[in-house]
Amino acid sequence: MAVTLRDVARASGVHVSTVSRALSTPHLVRAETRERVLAVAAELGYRPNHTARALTTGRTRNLGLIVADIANPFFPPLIKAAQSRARLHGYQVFLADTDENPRAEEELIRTLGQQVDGLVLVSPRLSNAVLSRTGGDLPVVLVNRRSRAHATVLMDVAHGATLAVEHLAALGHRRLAVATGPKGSWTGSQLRRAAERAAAARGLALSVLGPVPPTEDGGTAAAGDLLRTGATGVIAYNDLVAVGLIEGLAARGAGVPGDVSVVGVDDSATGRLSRPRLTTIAMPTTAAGHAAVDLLIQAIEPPDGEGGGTAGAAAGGAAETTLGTALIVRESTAPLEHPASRL
Amino acid sequence: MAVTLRDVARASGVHVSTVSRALSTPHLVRAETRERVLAVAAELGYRPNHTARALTTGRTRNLGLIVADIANPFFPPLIKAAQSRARLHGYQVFLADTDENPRAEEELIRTLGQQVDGLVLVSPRLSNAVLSRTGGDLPVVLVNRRSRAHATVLMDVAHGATLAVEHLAALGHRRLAVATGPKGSWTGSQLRRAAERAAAARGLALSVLGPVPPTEDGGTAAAGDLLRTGATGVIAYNDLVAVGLIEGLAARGAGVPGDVSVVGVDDSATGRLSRPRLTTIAMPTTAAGHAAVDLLIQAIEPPDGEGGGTAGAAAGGAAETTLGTALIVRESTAPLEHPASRL
DNA sequence: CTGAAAGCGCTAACAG
DNA sequence: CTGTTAGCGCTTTCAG
Repeated sequence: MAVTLRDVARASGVHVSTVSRALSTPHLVRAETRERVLAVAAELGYRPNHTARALTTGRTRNLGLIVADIANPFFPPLIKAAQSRARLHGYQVFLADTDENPRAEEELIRTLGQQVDGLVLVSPRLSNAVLSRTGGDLPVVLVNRRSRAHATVLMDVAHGATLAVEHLAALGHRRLAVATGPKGSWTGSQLRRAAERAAAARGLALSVLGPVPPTEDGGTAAAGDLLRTGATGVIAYNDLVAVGLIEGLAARGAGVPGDVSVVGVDDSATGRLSRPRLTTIAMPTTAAGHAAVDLLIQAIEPPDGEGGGTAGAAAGGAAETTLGTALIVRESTAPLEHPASRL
Repeated sequence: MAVTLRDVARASGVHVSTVSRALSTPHLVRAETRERVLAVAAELGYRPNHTARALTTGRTRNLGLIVADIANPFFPPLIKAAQSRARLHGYQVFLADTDENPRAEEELIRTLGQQVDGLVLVSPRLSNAVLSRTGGDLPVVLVNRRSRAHATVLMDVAHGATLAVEHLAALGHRRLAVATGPKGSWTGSQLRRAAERAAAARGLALSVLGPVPPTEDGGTAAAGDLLRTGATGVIAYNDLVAVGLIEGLAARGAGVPGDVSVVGVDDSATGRLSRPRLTTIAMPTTAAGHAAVDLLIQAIEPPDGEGGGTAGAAAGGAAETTLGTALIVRESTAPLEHPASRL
């Protein structure tokens, strides 16, 4: 069996509680005693039992991070950022993947929720109503979802969408399309709305495609619909969809950017590696990972003189951070060719 | 506060232990009582406290999965497979990322190890010696690492490498190279050895490059070295390195597959999406994820009439499963052009 | 500064 | 079949 506090206590001739203090609150123990205890603990190879500690303190020093799909290149940078930031504060991150399934998401919030001090939900697919019901009283930070009940980190995809429409307009495109993502995606609706507004402001036509599954296959399957709209410029829900779209267009004899200009969202590794190189709206994923963890830890460890308020919610409502986006122009967008030269 | 067993007991007029039984071992409780208790529990919204349960039983129903780098497209399919398989058995998977850092790996094995019933280590970078010292008595399954101490799932990359050399030889290439991966990678050394053997058997020259960081940048940086060897065919440690190599070669004016043929390893999404489409050794990642979890759960829950043996180790040594690989020929390999036409 | 005692929420013998 | 009794390993009052 593993060595416990009692073993250390026995071996160093003090009481268990003294050992506990020497380990957890060293300043409450006389230097001499402390050093002896620590030495014995080290010698015996004592490792505190995480579960027991969690049971008494109610804290786990774990954070949960729930994402829709780890295979989606949008997530890894955010995950890594969250992990490194958490480690900095002495927290361990538990990652879980919902497979884009709201039911799995709900289940995970419950299961994971019990073993962590707080949860970061990235691009949740659950409705706000279900979210707040499911969360219990656990501190929760939402990424790319607005909610009054929880602290929130938003990426300003609307601004990116506006830039994309302007870019396409400047290239001479008059008929645009936007491929929206899965139901429940805040990013998707932001994207659509901003694109609609920007297109309307410039008198451009805008067709809405979707909901499209946020994968390459989803994009490929949507290529037919896209061509039917007659759009020559399209903004895809994310880079994966954009790449799939390009594939699907090629299969139908339409070239990118020759016949259709395609803009992705994310600036993911996939978009950088695919050919033609993808023009895309860069999302601040790393910054978001950092911000989300900072916010969460703030909620978990009240900054000091906090009243007895609800977890994380400051007086004026939950914190909300909005991070900027940018348009990265690469090779998948080009000036509209003369109508005559199409097909 | 959350509702506990005692609350349910009180409200249903039975003892705590009866409630516990009704929940955990229903067949030990009279139907009537059970139903009443269950009804009350449901009504009160009782949720068992995971931590407390773990403390008494010593089991968490959690599995740990440690990978080198979630951003590497090799891992996601394996992770997803492991997760779905685990869920099937009522286990939850905790995923952690070592960032290719052996120290972080060691730390994670310890931290994560305390909160799970078993660990799957995918492509560990730690030496076997350190691994077995660090693991404690926790059931551990290794993927792509051979060890007498632990159950193991291997991918037959050596076979794939042989096929790749044959393929390159058939295309007329006489000078080959292999880019090996990070130190401590079992896959990398298998790849190198098999390539050396296959090349020698056919009288082909083979240069060894590396260690190369297992990323796109690593590949790009290695392009110069590759050209210096004069090889016209190369097998890269993985798809990421292959893609980077292609990039780096292009920057130096060498075309793929015109001047150099490149073979990757993994058959990852990245390799499928990059252009030219990558010829690659397909790794059985999904199967490996399933197999690893199956093996692990077997070690955690002894199949019944198991003696009092060490965790997971059957009489004749630890289990070892080897999964097959295949060569997928796409566009990054082509017949050797006449020397005159090069450069 | 240190020891004693209580208890976190649950399971697991052991009686009845 | 159900109640009683002990803890799991740790932290945390409360005394002294």
